[in-house]
Amino acid sequence: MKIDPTKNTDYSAQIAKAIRDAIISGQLNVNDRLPSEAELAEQFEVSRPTVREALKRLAAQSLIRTQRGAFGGAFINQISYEEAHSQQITTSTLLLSMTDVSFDVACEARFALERSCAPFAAQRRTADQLVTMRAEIHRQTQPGLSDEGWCASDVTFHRALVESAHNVILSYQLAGAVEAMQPLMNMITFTARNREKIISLHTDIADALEQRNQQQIEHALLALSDYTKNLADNVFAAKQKFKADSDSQKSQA
Amino acid sequence: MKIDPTKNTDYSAQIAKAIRDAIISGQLNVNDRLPSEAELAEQFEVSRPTVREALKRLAAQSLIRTQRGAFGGAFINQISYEEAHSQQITTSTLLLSMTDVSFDVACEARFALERSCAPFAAQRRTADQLVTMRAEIHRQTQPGLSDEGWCASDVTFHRALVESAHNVILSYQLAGAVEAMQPLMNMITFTARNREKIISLHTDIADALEQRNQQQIEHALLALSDYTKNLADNVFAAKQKFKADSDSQKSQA
DNA sequence: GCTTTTTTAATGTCAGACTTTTAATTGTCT
DNA sequence: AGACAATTAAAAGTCTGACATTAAAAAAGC
Repeated sequence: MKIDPTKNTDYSAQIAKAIRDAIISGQLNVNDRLPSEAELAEQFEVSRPTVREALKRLAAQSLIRTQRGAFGGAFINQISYEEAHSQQITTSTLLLSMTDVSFDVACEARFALERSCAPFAAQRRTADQLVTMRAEIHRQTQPGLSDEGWCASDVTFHRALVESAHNVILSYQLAGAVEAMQPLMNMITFTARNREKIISLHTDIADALEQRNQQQIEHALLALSDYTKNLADNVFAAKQKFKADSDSQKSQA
Repeated sequence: MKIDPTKNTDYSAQIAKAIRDAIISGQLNVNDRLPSEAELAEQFEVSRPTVREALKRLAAQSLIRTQRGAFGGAFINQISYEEAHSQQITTSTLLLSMTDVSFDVACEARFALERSCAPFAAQRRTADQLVTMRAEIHRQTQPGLSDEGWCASDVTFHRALVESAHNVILSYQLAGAVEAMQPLMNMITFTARNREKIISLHTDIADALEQRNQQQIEHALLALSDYTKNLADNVFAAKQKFKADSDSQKSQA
């Protein structure tokens, strides 16, 4: 592993890349210990702070963990579902908040992804998931439920649906996608807050799952998707109208 | 923004978290400039190297970009699809390579996710995507095609299918999931290399897409999924047998 | 043999200097 | 006045060397 002084990127970035590649390609295995910072500095012919910056980059991606003290050092980290998951959510959330993606597109994607678990959910759902979903539906009917509580319940409900497919990879990917879009979704359901309709759609989903009816699950999800899109359209139309009104007021002044 | 000296985590990690939270919560906007490293060091009451380690952590997540020179500094980065995408792939790939997930589960998830674009693909596919897919199928029939070439072509083919849904969010999520699983998939198709069958299944997919037949797309994808799972079972059975043989040899020695 | 102390090897942090890059400013010439 | 060149300053990037803190291993003491 060497670095190229002629390249115009940081040494620390190059070193991080070299180590990252070694990890991904399997040259370094889980729980292997990297050489000490001083040794790495010697190997790469840079100073220790530079090596440290490289290691921090890797730590930020959960690729390594460090331990102080004698026989400590940097170790290749076995990334957990939780870590991977939270990273996915961070990047996806950021991407969504920063790029100008239309709500319709996001909504469509969200429910399309969720629908992909329908065949397995119908086959493999257990009582656990149904209990969770029914409980969340019940919570959603409580009149005193705050907006935050509603959203949390919504997430739990949909997560239970995804979990009922009993496929860890699917759960991981879907939970990440769904959670990342939650802020966008909340923006809509907060303003419109037509809870009864959503609860009835949730009930349809739970019923379909209970009956192990794949088509019906997909159908109910589609209905929820359409309803959400519709809500959004109304919200945006209202905003547009409000904007137009205040604009005309301005031009009168 | 302050840091807590009593906490047992690094200062650099705490500082990174503080800034990251400020970005995610929207206190800092895209293209805003952070204070200079020296100023941050003063604000957080730590040294410049410590601040730098924090900034490198953020840079590793593409949250900031840095620019040298006068009026340079660290700026909040507008994360692009490409960056987000490559990060997703890195973490997912790592997760898959490190955790003991059965091939069946991964395979099922991969094709289930891909299937979720079927309804939109059927509606919205354009000539572009069909041309790409046909071209890749043709490339796959070439007898001289290397294993690497085959895999690259496979990725391009499936990416075109996903793109035909014309939904950026779906593309982003699916491409990430599909690409992350590619190494696992390659492991199988490399060993078994029954190319004719896969080509015929690819042709089925392209045909169904051309006819805008959603059901048929889903059906063809399911067939590909089943075939791949089958291949994998055979490969693993062969490995098992090989292992058993060599074990019995060992016990004889 | 068990507990306590010491040693040691590592990361974490700091201070201060120097180098390089880059943009704004100033100066000069046409 | 406008175009080009030299200067300057601010910032990241890098290095050196030191000290603090941790934690495991080794040694000492009982």
